[in-house]
Amino acid sequence: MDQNASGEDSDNIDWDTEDELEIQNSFVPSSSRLTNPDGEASVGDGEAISGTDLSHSKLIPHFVRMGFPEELVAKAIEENGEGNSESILETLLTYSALENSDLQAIENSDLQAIENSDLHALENSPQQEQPVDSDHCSSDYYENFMDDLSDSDSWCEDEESTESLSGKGKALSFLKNMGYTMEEASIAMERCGPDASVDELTDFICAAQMARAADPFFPELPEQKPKRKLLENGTWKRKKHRGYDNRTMFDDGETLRLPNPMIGYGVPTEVCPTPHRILPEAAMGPPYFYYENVALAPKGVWDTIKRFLYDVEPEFVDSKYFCAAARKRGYVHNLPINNRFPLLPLPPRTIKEALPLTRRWWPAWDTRTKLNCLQTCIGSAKLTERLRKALEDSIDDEPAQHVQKYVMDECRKWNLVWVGRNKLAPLECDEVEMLLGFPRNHTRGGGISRTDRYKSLGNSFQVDTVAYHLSVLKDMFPRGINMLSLFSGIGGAEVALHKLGVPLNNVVSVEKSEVNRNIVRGWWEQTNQKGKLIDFEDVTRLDGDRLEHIMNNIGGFDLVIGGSPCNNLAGSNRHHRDGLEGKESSLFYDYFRILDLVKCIMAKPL
DNA sequence: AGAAATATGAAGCCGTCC
DNA sequence: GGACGGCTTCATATTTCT
Repeated sequence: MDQNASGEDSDNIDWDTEDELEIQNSFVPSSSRLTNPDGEASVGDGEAISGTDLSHSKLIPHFVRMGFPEELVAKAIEENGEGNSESILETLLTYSALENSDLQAIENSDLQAIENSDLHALENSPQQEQPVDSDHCSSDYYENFMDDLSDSDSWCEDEESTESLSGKGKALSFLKNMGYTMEEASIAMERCGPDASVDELTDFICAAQMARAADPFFPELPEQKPKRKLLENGTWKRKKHRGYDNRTMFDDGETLRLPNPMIGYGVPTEVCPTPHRILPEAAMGPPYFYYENVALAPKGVWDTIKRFLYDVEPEFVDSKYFCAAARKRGYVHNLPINNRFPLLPLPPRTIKEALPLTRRWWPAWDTRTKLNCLQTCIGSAKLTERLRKALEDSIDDEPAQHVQKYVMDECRKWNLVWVGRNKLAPLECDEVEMLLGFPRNHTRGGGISRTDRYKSLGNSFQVDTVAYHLSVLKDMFPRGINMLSLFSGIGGAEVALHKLGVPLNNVVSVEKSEVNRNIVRGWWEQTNQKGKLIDFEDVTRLDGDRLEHIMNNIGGFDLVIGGSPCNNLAGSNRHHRDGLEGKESSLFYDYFRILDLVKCIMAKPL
């Protein structure tokens, strides 16, 4: 597969040999969802329907399922003929663009209310009159319950915004009245702490119920380090390498294995078999979701993540197949995996191509072609000074073996590059930006310190890798998407979609760090985004009421994306590698909670 | 006070060898 | 199979500097 970096415009990329429009079984476009309640959504990988295969009788329902009115579809078919579904689609999109201008005006006024942190304005909007359906989703249950318990709180970080249950007995009583067992309630309180709100407690119980439903052996709300014991059990040990498989593999049907090579369902630069997978029914959207975290997490972590995220196999990919730096990550998503395409031009994939100025000083005995994972900290000046002295002490041109070994160990550990004779240095911020696929100076200025730039970048997506996975959205959502971006960081998902040419209609971004929010906001304005960016600080305070308010106003989410904190999973953490129950990494459960809420809300009949 | 600099291993994978 | 060694890892705590 020859991917020359000749094309500048991603619109022109065509990975298909046939030039026919391939229409995935797609979700109902968000903007038309409100007017088309019975649009059945399904995610069918490899189930692309070729335009030429559609008979006339199938054409109409096909486009109707995409959210277009039947009359318009019939008219468009009449104008373009049955054989050219691409022209039909274009005609339909033109019609819809004209029709939607009024709706957009209404949506924008409500979005302004959200941005102004004014819930009351939202509550008075007509969309709020929709009846709340009470199905069997426990999330809905507690949302309705909350309506009776507390007033709607404001969007900002208000100390009193979330009901806090003071007395333990009071909380237990509440939860018992909600239908939970005393055991569930007390475990949740122990786990969530004495100051936990009803939201947090019910979220935790809901998550635990989901996990137990999926796995009868799910431990009863594990203690601090539940998996360590399992590791000592021989049955958890891994078998010998079984050779390459493009899917994640299991050992004894228990522990997830990492693929070797780590290319997931395929990468643009490697020849790999045509991927195929069948998603569990519970994973099918809407919305599409995309979750990311470090691949090399403590044992058992990915099994738990998989169980919560509807039993979808994680896709493990190393970004070294996309750029000059390694980044081993796991992605759990329900996106189609056929007909992906990469951002062009393809980034340089060797150190010397990415950093050509280092080529002159690079000794032959440093055989690295790829950098290791870009992390949040850089090597110190003291270290590079020690290395320089060790190198200069060498009498010959070529340093002694033990010196080479010492230097190379430090180079690999700290991602040092050659910037002069015997001179090694850590990467500059803008070099990290480039390697990760961000625009130059993306994290520069606006009051951010150099230390924080490294930290924010080290915690980010590799844009090209994520864009490759998200590229399938481009044809499905030509009019753009509504996105819920959790743990947005410096906006890796937003940048990836923008580079792909997927219009961002409404982006709800949740990010704790103020400097990161400022970076995304700045990027949003500099790139002249036409849509709305709504940002929030605390993911734990994003509850069902708030989500429903937003979704009613923007028409639901097409994509829920996010990589939850890896602090307690990453191997670099020498102090608190506590696993998924760690202080920061347990926010994964909020990703699941919110995704599940969005699924529930979108599944409601309107 | 905030930014910058610095020191601080272990978990767990993989390949090799016997 | 298992012992062994090589290798990699979205970081934290503390001290020093400005």
